[in-house]
Amino acid sequence: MGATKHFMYTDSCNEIANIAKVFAHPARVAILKYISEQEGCICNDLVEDIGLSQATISQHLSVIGDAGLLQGRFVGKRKCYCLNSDRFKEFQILMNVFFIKTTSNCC
Amino acid sequence: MGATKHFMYTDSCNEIANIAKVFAHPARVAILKYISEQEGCICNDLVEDIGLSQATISQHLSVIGDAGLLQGRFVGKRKCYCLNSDRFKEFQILMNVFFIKTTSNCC
DNA sequence: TCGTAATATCGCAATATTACGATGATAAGT
DNA sequence: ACTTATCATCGTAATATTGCGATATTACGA
Repeated sequence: MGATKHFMYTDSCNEIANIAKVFAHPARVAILKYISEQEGCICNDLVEDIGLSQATISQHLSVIGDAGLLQGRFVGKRKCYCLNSDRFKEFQILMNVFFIKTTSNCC
Repeated sequence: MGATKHFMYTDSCNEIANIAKVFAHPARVAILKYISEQEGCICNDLVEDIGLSQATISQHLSVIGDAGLLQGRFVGKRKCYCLNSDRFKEFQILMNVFFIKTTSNCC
């Protein structure tokens, strides 16, 4: 009891839920915003900018990364993160398809 | 420890996270899909269609409702649910604004 | 080589979410 | 009045998420 029963849902529903989970924490939204606004790369500036511990930021980054939304590459001892914009667009399209399909109204 | 520190983030980040949370569970995505596909109203058909208990479905409905996404009205002993499409559009716009703003690429 | 900076990971505590049975409330039909 | 149907809520167990300190790991510069 207590665990989401993924097998009960269509792939489409599970996929949208997984995408949404990335955005479902304000720290991750803030990270994505920061990365995109800097245009260039970033590293541990996020720790200073956002104010969470380094361990926590790193954890959020890996959640975002697991969803395929980040590209990261080491430049010396620093790691440069940026958006995987192709994947980002896939996300956008999936969400929009869902939004467009849902337009009922009866009450 | 362990609780999301909402005060650390901008209103915008918190708002997007709150919206995303509605979609971050496949049952809620399935519910929204079902309601919109039926075009008309529904009630406890969701319990049969999705296969979760009535208590659980009701709980998910209230999460969706708290976000302002549902309109419900009792017709006798049955409750008719449908989408609040204005609010739904607001959601869509907020997500899209976020998506559009994030277009960096450096790696 | 040694110390330091940057990042990732482990382990744990605190909190949140998910799911369900039981119970309550309301309305319809008998 | 009694039963049944429909939905909400309460209480609770199971599980997941969040956050951080401590500890690796790797790369750089002195």
